[in-house]
Amino acid sequence: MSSEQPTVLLVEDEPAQREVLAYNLEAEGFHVVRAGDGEEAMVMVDEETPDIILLDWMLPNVSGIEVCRRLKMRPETRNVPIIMLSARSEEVDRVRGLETGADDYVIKPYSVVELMARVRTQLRRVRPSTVGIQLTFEDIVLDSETHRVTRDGKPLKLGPTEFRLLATFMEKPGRVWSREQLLDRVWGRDIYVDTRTVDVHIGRLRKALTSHGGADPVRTVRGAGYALG
Amino acid sequence: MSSEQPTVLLVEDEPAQREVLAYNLEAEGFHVVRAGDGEEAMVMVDEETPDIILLDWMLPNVSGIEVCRRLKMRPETRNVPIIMLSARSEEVDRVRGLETGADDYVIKPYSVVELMARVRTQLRRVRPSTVGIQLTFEDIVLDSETHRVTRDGKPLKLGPTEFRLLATFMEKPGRVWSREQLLDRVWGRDIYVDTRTVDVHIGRLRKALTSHGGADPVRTVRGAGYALG
DNA sequence: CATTCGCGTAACGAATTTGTGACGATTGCC
DNA sequence: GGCAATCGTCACAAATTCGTTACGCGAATG
Repeated sequence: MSSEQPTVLLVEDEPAQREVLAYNLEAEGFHVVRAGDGEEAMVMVDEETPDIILLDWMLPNVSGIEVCRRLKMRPETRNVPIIMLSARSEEVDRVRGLETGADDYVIKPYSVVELMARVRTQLRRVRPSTVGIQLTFEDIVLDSETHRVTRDGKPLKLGPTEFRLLATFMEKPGRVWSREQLLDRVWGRDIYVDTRTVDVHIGRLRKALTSHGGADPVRTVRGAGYALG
Repeated sequence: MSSEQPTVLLVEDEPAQREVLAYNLEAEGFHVVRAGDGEEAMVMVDEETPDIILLDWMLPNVSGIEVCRRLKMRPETRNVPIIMLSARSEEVDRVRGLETGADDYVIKPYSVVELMARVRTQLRRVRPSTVGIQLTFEDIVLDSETHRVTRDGKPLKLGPTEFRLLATFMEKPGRVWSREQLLDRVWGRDIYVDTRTVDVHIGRLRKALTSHGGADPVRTVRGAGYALG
């Protein structure tokens, strides 16, 4: 984590979604500035000079796609990364979103871990020093850019879900995550999955982590959840 | 104040709304204390020392706005965040609500998710930081994030119930908790368990705390309950 | 089109935790 | 010192919680 706090402009008209996202972003150490529509967004860009913008596709007044277009036309805001958010039903065309200049494109519902990873990826493009690429815990190294994990130098084979699970753990080694929290972060927000599914994936993660020997670094906290170390 | 399970005082006269909200708050891991009117609210503030207050605007006896004003005048309750809830028709003036000292203001009908996010935001404002919440009493250290407890540096092995019990004690060292209050807080609201069960778990907690030597820090208050120190 | 891969669920056994009743010890009060 | 109420502790059965395996399904891959 950097000592500086990158500013994220979050443009989303639905208060519920906005607040949830803001909560997660702040938990990740970002400074969050909110905007409820496109007009407000344009004002906040000038007032707050955000490092990155999360932009909902559908917005009152000025649509997200229009905001994006305008910002990418102005020299002073051209280099600010924009990640477009879109509901599945609005999945009209990803191509058009990127054509207007958006740097990335995420379809709801998204996994928080994934979105955070994308935010960091975009930020790294602009402010290389402020965002860490690799997470380390003991002899485990996780590279969020290449999606590779090694233990004691030897590469591990993880499925996508196990990867996100491990990434979540490694963000805060020692912290205990409840099954519900993990479902929220690793799987996605409004997804219906049995909490016991977490157990199975924890098992798979453990198997992968110990496949080349070494102690099991995943700690079970009875009645509470799981943690790394 | 509390760190393991923040206490929310929910002041709402409409039972249906109150219970729905309480259900959601409890699902989020909060401990909920209910009040049906302003008078009751003032009493509960002193008895339960909540970490945050959700306050309906319109209330019998003493109105929400008046409760807010009074609480913000008293030094010992000034820093407790208050979120005002108001029906759309009562949307008289948001300004006046914030003027009386409320920290946030939500208009019904609200999204539960949004309200939860705001509750967390307010709580984070008051809590020192989002990381490493440790409680300390003498040589006992309890970390609610990692769920680890040590005494004199040596790790202790506690069951889930003993952990919650100790966390409750350590939130307010010296405070005497009745068996009923402990059942409420540690076990849960609508649970039918003999009050003597508390005794057994106190015993188990004592055994764990003294397993590596050291004096028993749990004090029995005959006829009243238990306390730490 | 065939195959592989990853995912979610159910199920079963193992391990831990929990609540209760019983009984002895302690306390406060007269 | 007696006596009743309250508390501490023990053992044990019941209930929860967790780890693991097997399996069907759908999507991605070749």
